[in-house]
Amino acid sequence: MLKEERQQTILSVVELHNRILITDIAETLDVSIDTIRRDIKELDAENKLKKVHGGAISLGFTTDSVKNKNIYKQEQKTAIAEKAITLLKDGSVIFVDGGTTCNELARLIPNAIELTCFTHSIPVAMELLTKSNVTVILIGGQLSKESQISIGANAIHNLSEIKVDYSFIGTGYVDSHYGLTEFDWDIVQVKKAIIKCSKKTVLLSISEKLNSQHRYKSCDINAINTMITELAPEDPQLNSFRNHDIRIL
Amino acid sequence: MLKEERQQTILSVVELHNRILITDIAETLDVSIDTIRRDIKELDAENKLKKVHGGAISLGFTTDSVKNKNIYKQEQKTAIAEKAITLLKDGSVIFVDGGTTCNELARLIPNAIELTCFTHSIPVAMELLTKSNVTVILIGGQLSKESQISIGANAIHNLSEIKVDYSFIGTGYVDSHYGLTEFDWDIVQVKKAIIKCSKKTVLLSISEKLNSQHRYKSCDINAINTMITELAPEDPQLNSFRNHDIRIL
DNA sequence: TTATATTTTGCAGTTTTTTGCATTTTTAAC
DNA sequence: GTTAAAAATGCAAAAAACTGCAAAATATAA
Repeated sequence: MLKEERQQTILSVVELHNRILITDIAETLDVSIDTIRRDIKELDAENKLKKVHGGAISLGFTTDSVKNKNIYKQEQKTAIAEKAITLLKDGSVIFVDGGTTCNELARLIPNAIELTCFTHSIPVAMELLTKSNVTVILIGGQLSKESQISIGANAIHNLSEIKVDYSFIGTGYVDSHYGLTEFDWDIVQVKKAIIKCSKKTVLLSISEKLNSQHRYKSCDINAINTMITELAPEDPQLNSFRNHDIRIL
Repeated sequence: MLKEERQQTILSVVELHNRILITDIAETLDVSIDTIRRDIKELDAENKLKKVHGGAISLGFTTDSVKNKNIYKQEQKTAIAEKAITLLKDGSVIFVDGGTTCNELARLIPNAIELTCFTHSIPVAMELLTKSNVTVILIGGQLSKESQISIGANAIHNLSEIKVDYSFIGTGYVDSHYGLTEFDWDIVQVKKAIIKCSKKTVLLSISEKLNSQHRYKSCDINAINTMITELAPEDPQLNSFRNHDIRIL
C-alpha cells in the first residue's frame, strides 16, 4: 500500500468519524503503529487534522473551536468592536443589537466605563450580565429562535418608549445606494424601531457585507451616523460611502 | 476514548446545561472521577469553563451567584421538574420563573407538546430557544445581575399585560404559615406580578426550603394552587401544608 | 540491468503521558 | 463545632510517543 493512499484513508476516516485511533487504523491497514504515527504527524503538520494523544481528531472538532465557536471572520469582528468601544463615554445610554459583531462589542466593554445598555438580544444580555459596571435593560417580545432577539409588535412597542444616546446595530446587507437591507421582514421592523429611538446610530459591519443588498430595507444609508468596518477609513472599498453624510471609522 | 473527545464532551455538556457534575459525567463516560477532575482542571486553565466544587459551570455563569451554589441538589430539582411537566397540555400558555429548578423545568420540556412560554429569565429563555415546539416570549425590564431575571417597574408593567394558564415559580423560602418569602424586595414585587397574571400558580420548591421564612412576603400559601417538591405527596414533612387548599404533587 | 542514493518502514529501548488508586487535606453543609 | 463529600497529592501500572538505527522498498542514474 502506498503512503499516499494510506494517508488519504486516514483523512477520510477522520472526516467521517471526526476521530481516529492509531491502534485501530494500524491494524486495519496492516502496518506498524509507528508508520501511522508518522503519517498523522505529517498530516498534522499540513494542517489536515489535529494529532492528539492516541490518535487524531478533525480540525472542526477541537476543544479550541468550541470557545471561539467557529465565528465567521472573528478577527474582523473583534477589530470592529474595538473601534466601537472608543465611542463609549462614561454614563452613556446605549442600545446593543444582536448578531456576532454586536456580541463581540458587548464582550469587550471595559469595566472602567459606567453604562446603561438596552438590548433585545439574549446572547448580548448574557454577556453584559457579567459586567458589574453595566446596567442592563432587556427589551421584551417574542423571541426569534434563529437570531435570539426579541421581535414583533411587543418588542417594537417597547423600543418606542425608550431613547438612547447611541445604538450599535448590525445588518444583513449594506449598500451605499440601497441602504441597509435584510432577508427577514420582522427583523427589518425591529431595526427601524431601534434607529427611531436612537440619537445616533452606529453601524457595525464586516467589509464583506459592503455593496450587497436583499429584499427588505431597514433604512437609508443616511440614517446611519457612523459606520465601522475592519478596514482603514481611507480604504478604496469604502469610496462609494464617502458621498454620504457618514462618519467612517 | 480519546482524551480530546472526553474534554470535548465535557465542554458541550457545560455549554448546553451551563453546568456539569463530576460524578455524573465520570459515570457516563466510564472513566474515574480523578480523570474527569483532571480534565476539568485543564479546561479551566485554558479558560474554557469554570471549575467549581463538585463540577464545573460555563463561563457565562461565572457571576458566582445562585448558579453554582446549588449544583448539588440537582437530582431533586430534576425530580420536581419532571412532576411539573405532567401538568403541561398541548397548547398551554405558561410562565416560567427564574432559578435553577425552573430552569430544569424548561430544559425538560418534551418536544411533543406545543407551548407558549413567557419568561423573564435569561437562562430559561436560552434553554427554551433550543426547542422548536415552544414559542418564547420574553418579559423585558432591568436585569438583576444576581438572579439573571428582569425586575423593576418595567418588568411588572409588562407582566400586567399578559394572562397565562399556569405559572411555574420558585421561591427563596416557603412556610405554611408565613407563605412565600424572599430576601430581596424587588424579587417579591415581580413574584406578586407573576401570580397576578396567572390563572393557576404552581410552586416548585426543594424540600429543604420548607418551613423557612425571610423578611419580604410574595404571597400567602393559599395563593398557590399546586406545590411540587421532590417528596412523595404523603410525606410527613408536608403535613403542615395539608390544612390549606393546595394540591401537593 | 546494475549500482547507488533516497525514502520508507519496523523494531528495540527510553521517555513521557495518562490513568486509577490510596492517602491526606480541604471544603462546605449542617 | 461535626461530618461527609470533594479536592489534592503521591505513586505505580499501562499506554503511547519519541529516538536512533538498520532493513526494506523505491527512485535515480549510468
